[in-house]
Amino acid sequence: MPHELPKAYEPGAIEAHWAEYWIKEKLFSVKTPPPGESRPVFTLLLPPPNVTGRLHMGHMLNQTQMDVLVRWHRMRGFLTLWLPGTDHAGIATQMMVERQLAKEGKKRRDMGREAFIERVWEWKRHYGGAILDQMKRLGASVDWDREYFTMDENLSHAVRDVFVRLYEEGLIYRGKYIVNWCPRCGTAISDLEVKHEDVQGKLYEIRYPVMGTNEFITVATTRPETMLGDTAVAVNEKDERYRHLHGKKVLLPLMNREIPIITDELANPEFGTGAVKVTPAHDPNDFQAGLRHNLPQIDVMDEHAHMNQNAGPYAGLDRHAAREQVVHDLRSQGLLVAEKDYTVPLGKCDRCGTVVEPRLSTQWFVKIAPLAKRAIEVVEAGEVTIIPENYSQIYLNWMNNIHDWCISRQLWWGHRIPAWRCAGCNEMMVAREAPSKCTKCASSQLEQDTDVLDTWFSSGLLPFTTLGWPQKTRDQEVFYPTTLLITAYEILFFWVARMIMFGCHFMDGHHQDPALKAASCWGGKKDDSVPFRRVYIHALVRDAERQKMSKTKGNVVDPIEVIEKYGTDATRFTLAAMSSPGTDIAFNPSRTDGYRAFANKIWNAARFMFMNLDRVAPGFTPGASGSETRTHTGIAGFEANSLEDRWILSRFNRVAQQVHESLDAYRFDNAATSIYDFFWGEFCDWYIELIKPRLADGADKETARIACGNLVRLFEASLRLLHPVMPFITEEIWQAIYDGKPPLKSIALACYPTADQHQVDLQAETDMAILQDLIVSVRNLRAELKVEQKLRVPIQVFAEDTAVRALIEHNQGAVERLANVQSIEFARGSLAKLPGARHTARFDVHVVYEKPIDVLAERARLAKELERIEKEIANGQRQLSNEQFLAKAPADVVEGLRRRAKELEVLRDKTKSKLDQLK
RNA sequence: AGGCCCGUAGCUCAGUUGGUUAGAGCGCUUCCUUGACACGGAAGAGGUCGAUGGUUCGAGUCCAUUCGGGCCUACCA
Repeated sequence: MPHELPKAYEPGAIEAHWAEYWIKEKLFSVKTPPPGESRPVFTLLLPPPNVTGRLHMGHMLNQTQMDVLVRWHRMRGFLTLWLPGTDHAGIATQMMVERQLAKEGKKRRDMGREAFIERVWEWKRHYGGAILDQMKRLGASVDWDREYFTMDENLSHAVRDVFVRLYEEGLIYRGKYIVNWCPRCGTAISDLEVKHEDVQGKLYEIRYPVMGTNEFITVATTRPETMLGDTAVAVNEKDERYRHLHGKKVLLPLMNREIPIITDELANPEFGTGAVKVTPAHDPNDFQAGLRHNLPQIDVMDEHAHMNQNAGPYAGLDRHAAREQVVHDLRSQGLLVAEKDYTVPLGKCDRCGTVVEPRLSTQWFVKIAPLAKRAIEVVEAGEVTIIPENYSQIYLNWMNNIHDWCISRQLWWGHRIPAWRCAGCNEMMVAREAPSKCTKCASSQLEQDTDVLDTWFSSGLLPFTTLGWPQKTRDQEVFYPTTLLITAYEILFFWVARMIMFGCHFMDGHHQDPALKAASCWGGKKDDSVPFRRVYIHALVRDAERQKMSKTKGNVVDPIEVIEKYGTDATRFTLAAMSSPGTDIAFNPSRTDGYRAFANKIWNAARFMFMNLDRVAPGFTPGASGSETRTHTGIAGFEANSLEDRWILSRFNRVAQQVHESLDAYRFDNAATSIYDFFWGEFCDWYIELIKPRLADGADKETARIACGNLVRLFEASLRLLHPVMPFITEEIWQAIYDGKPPLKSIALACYPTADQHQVDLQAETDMAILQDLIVSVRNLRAELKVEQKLRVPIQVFAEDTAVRALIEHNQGAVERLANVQSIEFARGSLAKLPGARHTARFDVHVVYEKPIDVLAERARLAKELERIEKEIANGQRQLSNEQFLAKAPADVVEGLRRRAKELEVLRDKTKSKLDQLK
């Protein structure tokens, strides 16, 4: 049956089909292997996208890299598990649903907690799968049977368990502290969820009258409205200016409250006036100072950052209005000394951009130091490797300065904190399941804490909770620690650090199945509690102008649009090819356009192959890619008879080696470009052209059959080599090669090509390079002599080396065809001086064509060439006559330079004589 | 305040431990619709590697200084 491929490559049609096929056939589902499994294991946890999210370029890059590595490992025979899932994204999801409710004129509080949560679930069922659906379109080869959601019952159960354990170990505590508070979201947020931004503000200097004197003490502040909550003024003990005021009191303006002047290191004599107002309820430093001096904490704002009754006449104003009013009042009372321009670092809520308010409130915290200690050790000891390496320094730096983590959120959507308060005696009980009565007073009037946990608290547990923890499971023995985590720099602290802390803590004492650990080459690792062996931090995807993509700037590139325009394979290839370490990716669709052309090239090469296959060797299929041949290297069954056969086989094996080394080092860019250069620049541009005569109509049947067999085998192996990067087009053509009867369900299950050293043939590569050089020289001369494209011209060739001459003789037909040459005459002496001739160190070639050459242009070209040659000769001579160089440089470098020097001399003589000739 | 990254062809980027002639894609110029492919083929032009100094037999690569661009971390009002 003839193979029919449409003339032009249409990614849309084939991609949707195979994406669906892979899922339907459950090709990437992994059952828990029984004891005795001996394959190496590769486990990867998908960084769970938000249920609220849409796929963006960062995901696309991340998923491309993961899928490349996952498919690569799977094809290499690893037991490969890629675990997908989504994150409930507490604040973000709640915001989405509240916004939706607002359109219906409803409010969360009016609905009540239960009804609201039900509504969120409904929303989640409806929209929550967006990114995962998009992932399916990308061909991400995840195990869909193991898909998780952070609010699933089993994962929620694990979260409660973790909370209780940490509480019982004294690593979770509850207390009243200053936290970052978002007045819009109405919840506490962690340090990491605050984005700092330098904003042009004012530094206000305010006079406070010192009681019992006529003096004033002037304090400086950027937030005058908080003075309403001042409970002291601090000066530095060593500051002579204020020594006489120690122990005195000031009358707080506007509030007429007597507050003490205290001495505290909080006051820096170098800054402002050296005196600082102390507002323990509204500033973290002041809070600490307040504790040191036993100061009252007067909270002057409510949860929406409106002034409350403690703010006296200002009650009811929002914080911005209150500032204006306070400043106005101070000014009119003559107490405002100065307003200086000042750059203030303003903290904003990462989620909604509202200015964060440091707020005194009762929250739950994780005592982080003991957890951080282990997390630092495992990275320092290399139990977890962070790639690129400089990120581990950033990680350690952060870890060493870490603060306790506020984990409670005043939200409804999320894992509710498993703590109950007794209405009778106020006793706080933390338990896995709701207690029926108070452990202290036996009252049954118990209320569960209304707060939920930070979303990252649950995602930090995923490496083990997705594998069945807190049960001890076979899955954990096999798949934990996961092999690799690929993620964005932004969540190094949010997520990566927390997974390491939790993993080390809760999986302490865990051991991976020793046989599998050894098979996976992790035998040297001592610690199996870590959540992953390696972390690869990927680059940031920016727009073509290197701007960070953001919705507000409107420069967001939608990957789905790119995919629809150029195809998934081309988009994946772009991202892989641009994934070089250390640099962000400036995503430019023109690049993707180029890789779509690459896909088209592959497509048309396939059409060429099928055209010949159907004619020359109908029914032929390469039998060597099935699981039965997993161990073969190189290309099985390839009959390397001619130079081009030996050459391409050698090149293929070397490229396979390069790709292996590149992927092994996370050099997706090198892997992608190696394949690109091989397939287009060598396979299509040269090999296919060279074998055409053997396949042609009049050719010997047996020769044609062998050539065709080689072509198909080579093509099939190349598809396998490319498959991890371009899964769709490779699957389509691979399936077509087997004409509906493939040895495996998918190319994704075939084995990945590995290099066979016996198929590497350096002599063939050298010979081929000479031949290519000759052909390019002739083409070049033709262009210069303006020989009509179609006209076949005779050439003369001189080669001093008989081996070179023999090489050209043996491949005369190839030269004639590819350079459009009528005949080749072998000259007995140098042709270099002739007009219309070119020379290299190995041969001279002359195109016999009567049209005179452009003498001036030719002279200019030769002069330039001569200059370059002489410069290089001078360079080489300087080095070769330098004894230091001869003594210190490695032998192969010296040898190479000597060989080159000889060549250069030949070249110089030829070029010089020709130049003289043209005078 | 501290730390990190980048500066190579018009554009976007490679260039692994210093070693022979600094590469690719896109764009550009000229020619060609030849039976796989114009999303193609052939040939070509284009770079004193941000600047200065140093180490070295040898520097795009290492060191120092400097200029320009970006990012992150930080409780100094």
